[in-house]
Amino acid sequence: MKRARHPDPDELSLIDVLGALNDPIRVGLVRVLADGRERGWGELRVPVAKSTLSHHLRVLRDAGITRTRQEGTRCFVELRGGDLDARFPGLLGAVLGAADRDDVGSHVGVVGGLPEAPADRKPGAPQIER
Amino acid sequence: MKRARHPDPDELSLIDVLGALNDPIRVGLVRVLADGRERGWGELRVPVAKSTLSHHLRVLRDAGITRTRQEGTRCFVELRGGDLDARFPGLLGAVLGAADRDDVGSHVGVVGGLPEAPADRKPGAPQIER
DNA sequence: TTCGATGTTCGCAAAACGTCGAACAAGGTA
DNA sequence: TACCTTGTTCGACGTTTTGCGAACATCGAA
Repeated sequence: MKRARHPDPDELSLIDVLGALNDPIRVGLVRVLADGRERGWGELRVPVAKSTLSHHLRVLRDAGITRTRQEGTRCFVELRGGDLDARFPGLLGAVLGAADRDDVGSHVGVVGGLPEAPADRKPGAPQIER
Repeated sequence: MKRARHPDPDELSLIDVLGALNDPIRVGLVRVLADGRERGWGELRVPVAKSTLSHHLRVLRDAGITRTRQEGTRCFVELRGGDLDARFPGLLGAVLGAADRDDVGSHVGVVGGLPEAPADRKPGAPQIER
């Protein structure tokens, strides 16, 4: 596995970002990562083949929406909420809010539902990061 | 010319909206319409064939981003900013702000630059085009 | 009624996209 | 060493999107 390329914050392109978000599965992934926590690849539950999931994660990474870290043979994904918000203020939050309203990508999840979430999260409250 | 279908405000789909905005020309059109003024079809200056422009305007209309009004043989386009903001608060504004930063769709304009803007524009100020 | 202007619709072609399974690469483990 | 696990890459397939020009429909004007 090669180490993937992550675009610099000032390199992010709006069209790339919107293009990456133009897919229910990818929006679902972003929603899962919206709490700011890093997630393991294998932890993600998406109803597609793993090659397809790999593709979607690559699109998100190439657009600068997520960051991928590698550890041994497995890797972890994280939302680049700060970078995104610095370059396109409010965009991610608006999309996450809209995705919540529209329930986009709800078939994407993680093992065990919302693990390690100590129940201090209101269901409807979009949370940009951290 | 048939009268086109406009989706109801509560019918708007986030994926459709993001899909419609995932194109520099369409983002440019939205930017032109962002001031809330209605524009004539023929007033729009876009570097594509008219059949292609018709297509882009249809995508925007079908997504619920614009409204098209017909008057005799010509028609007028308008941004559905209110409807959009009611359903997806902040989304349009964030995209417009990001588009400004990224200068997306700057090759889209209207006849006479920014018409009816009474010469209070400094020559060096960034001008969308034409 | 005939003509011109204005958009829309209809093929058509090229490119991009989402999806899959198979093959592969790399790190852990036995 | 051989083997297993974890993701990525590759090639293929069908669908969608973008773009064009030509043909069409409709309205207003001559």
